[in-house]
Amino acid sequence: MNALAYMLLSMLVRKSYTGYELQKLMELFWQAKHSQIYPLLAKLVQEGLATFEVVGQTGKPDKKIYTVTDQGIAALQDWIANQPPAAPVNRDEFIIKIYAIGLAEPQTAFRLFEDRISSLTAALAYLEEEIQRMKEQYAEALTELDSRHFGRYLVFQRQLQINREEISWCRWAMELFSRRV
Amino acid sequence: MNALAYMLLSMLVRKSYTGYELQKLMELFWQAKHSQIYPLLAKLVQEGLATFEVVGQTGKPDKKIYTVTDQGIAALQDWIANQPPAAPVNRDEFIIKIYAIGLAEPQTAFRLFEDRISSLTAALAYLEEEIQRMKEQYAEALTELDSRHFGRYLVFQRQLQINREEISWCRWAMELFSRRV
DNA sequence: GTGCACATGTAAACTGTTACATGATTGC
DNA sequence: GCAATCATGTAACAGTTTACATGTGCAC
Repeated sequence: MNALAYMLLSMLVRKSYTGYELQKLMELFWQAKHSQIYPLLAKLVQEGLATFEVVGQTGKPDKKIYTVTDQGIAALQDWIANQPPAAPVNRDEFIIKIYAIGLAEPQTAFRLFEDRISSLTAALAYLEEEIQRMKEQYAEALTELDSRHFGRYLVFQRQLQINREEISWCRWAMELFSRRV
Repeated sequence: MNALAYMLLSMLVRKSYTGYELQKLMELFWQAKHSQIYPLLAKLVQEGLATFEVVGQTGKPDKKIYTVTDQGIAALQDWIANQPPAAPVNRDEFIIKIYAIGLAEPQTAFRLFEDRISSLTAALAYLEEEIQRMKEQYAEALTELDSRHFGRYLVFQRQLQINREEISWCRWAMELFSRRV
């Protein structure tokens, strides 16, 4: 069982999903291709940590809706409590480019920051929307430690604040050098 | 040439380093083990993007100090300007655990946040120290777009702000549930 | 005398990406 | 017509981690 497997189980605790949906919903927090997710889901079923139900569809391929089992929840709880989390891995090519920005033309630097701001802004819109939805749907229950939605709310709030911070950093950086071009 | 290769070249632009030093210095921005770095440095030399000089030491193993070549700088400039940066990859087991925190005991949750705060605080101290050093050493030259230190300064400032933001998020989250335990 | 910092390297195992494969529906 | 969305899966390849390998000096 690797970290991705626990990510999948974590998402299935809140709600049952297809592999396809899991990929989309994880994207902001853990990036994985479907070619990695589908075989892993099969393995979770094989190990008794999840089950699935086939739902036939007309005009679309059949889908498999996965549900976490009690054993899956127990495995997840054990991992959360007893395995110290591995150091975070951040791999962001944009950061490398900024690190060496002294070698680039001013317009290249500008374009890099502009593109970054636009992808951060898109993510921000999604995060704000989802947080709003959570608040409406779950109200005070959201901030209860044992709520099935509390963790997701925390993680979304964190990402929201980090993205806002990075946007303001982009603007600060752009101003720093726009005064010198 | 992969992203790690460009990361190595980026660092060598500012100063010549050994593989051992490169790993330590990259750690906050791009995580790689020495087993990945050493063979890649050899490959950079083979392709003419870097050179190295062996320095014998007494009581310690000999070291190889790598220097980027003009060709290496050109390759890096081309990559920065012409290859759109890949989407960032973030893989953080702590986030998975927080996502599913509703399944954990309160003291498990507390411990997770405390450990997170302490590693963020340690990183923060290092970032503040380095930024202070940069300001003292390079003064105004730091914020000039073509300075060899500007990019590093930007990247350190970004990480500083993100870490501060995450620490305050941790405290906010801990307060949210400490009132309910 | 035990563990850590310095310093480099290879091999095996695991994780993750790209490409191949299929097929209907909807919007531009 | 062409691309995108839905939906799953496998195979080959690239990237990353863990383990094996070596050796001195220094601090506790």
